[in-house]
Amino acid sequence: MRMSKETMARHHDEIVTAASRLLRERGIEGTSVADLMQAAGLTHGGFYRHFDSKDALVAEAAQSIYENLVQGLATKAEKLGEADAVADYVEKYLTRHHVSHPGAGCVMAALGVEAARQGADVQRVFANGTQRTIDKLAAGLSGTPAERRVKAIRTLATLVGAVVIARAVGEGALSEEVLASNREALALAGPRKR
Amino acid sequence: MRMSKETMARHHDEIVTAASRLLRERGIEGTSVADLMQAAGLTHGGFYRHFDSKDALVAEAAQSIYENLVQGLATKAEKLGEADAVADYVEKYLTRHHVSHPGAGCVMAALGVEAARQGADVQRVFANGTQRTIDKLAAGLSGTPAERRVKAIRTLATLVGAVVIARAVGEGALSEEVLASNREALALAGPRKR
DNA sequence: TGTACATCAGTGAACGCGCGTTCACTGATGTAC
DNA sequence: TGTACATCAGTGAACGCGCGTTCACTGATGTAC
Repeated sequence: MRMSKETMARHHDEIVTAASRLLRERGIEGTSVADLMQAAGLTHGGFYRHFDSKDALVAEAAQSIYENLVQGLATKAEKLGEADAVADYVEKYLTRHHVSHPGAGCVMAALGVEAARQGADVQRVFANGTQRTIDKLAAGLSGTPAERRVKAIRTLATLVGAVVIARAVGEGALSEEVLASNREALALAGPRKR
Repeated sequence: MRMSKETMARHHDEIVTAASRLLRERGIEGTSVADLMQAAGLTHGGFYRHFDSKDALVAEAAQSIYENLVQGLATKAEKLGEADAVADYVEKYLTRHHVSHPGAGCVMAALGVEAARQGADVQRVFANGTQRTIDKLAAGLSGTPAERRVKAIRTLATLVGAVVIARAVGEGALSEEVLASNREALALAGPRKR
């Protein structure tokens, strides 16, 4: 039966939220529309009242994840200041917890490789989101604007690479070593509070 | 009809070679057994005379890619010395050519994320391959053995992250900037010949 | 070395299955009067 | 404000399709004598 506008908006959010987690956990191809709708507490047939295609949902979910990330960094910066917000982000990024919980983690580390094979819409979301992530990271680093930007890009590359490798090799000593080695590298690069 | 042992061995190699390229280009889930066998010039039915399952092929193909990588680094080190072999590897890694030709590129950047969702066999291949890659990189860096190892791990993370990001954002200024910023970062980290 | 025959690599049809997407249907919602 | 009705969100069966895997079959290879 027909739902109220409020209910429909809530369902839409619930689908996007479920997708945000499932896509990062299982990948784009590994997540079916039926799985997704079930996770949102609905049946698969209604999916197309909300999205033109699975691809459109992927773009919207990625966009939503980036909004949350940038928003989260901004909120943290208000409390701790830009530098410590970035230091905090980096610290939490390079943890076993992040490595073993991709569903709530970095969208670039989880979906970046698959995004490269998706349509232009999805790639645009990643380009825009990456641009904004770099800006937020740069705000917390030191140097001239150009230096801060370059530092931010290098930091992001190190973070993403470390987590991709730590996940690929499976849990164990090597995985921990990859995290620890890169934690040290980035701890030295920026200002710290402890 | 039955093939000679030599023919069968050749076919086996051709399947693994085709898989090495296709898996890196299209991902594991994006590569079907039929596609693969066609690329090797065979029909899909014969696949199971060579491999127990698609998973077993993925593990063997990843293993083969790592063998070639380590072998390639060793050969280059004989010609140029360890330091320049690593500098050369890093330089070629962070190029537009590598970014837009994943089929012949780094297996970690192309399949690492998906490998994390595969069985223990595939993860073991990645762990072992990563270990050996780190050893080869460390051999070309400076410092105590422990320092060299940490540097190698950081270098690898930066390389993998930079290429994952450069691919995810699509071709354009940001993608080039990510490559350039990390090229600079790593050019300063090791000895160079020019 | 030559012959008879068992082996098995490769073929292509077929298997069951899950996928993304469509559709007829239901009935509460939203709206025109 | 109340009523009649058009709209459409959600359901669940169904669509065609491609997937990984199996299988009966073919005939050259490899081997036992």
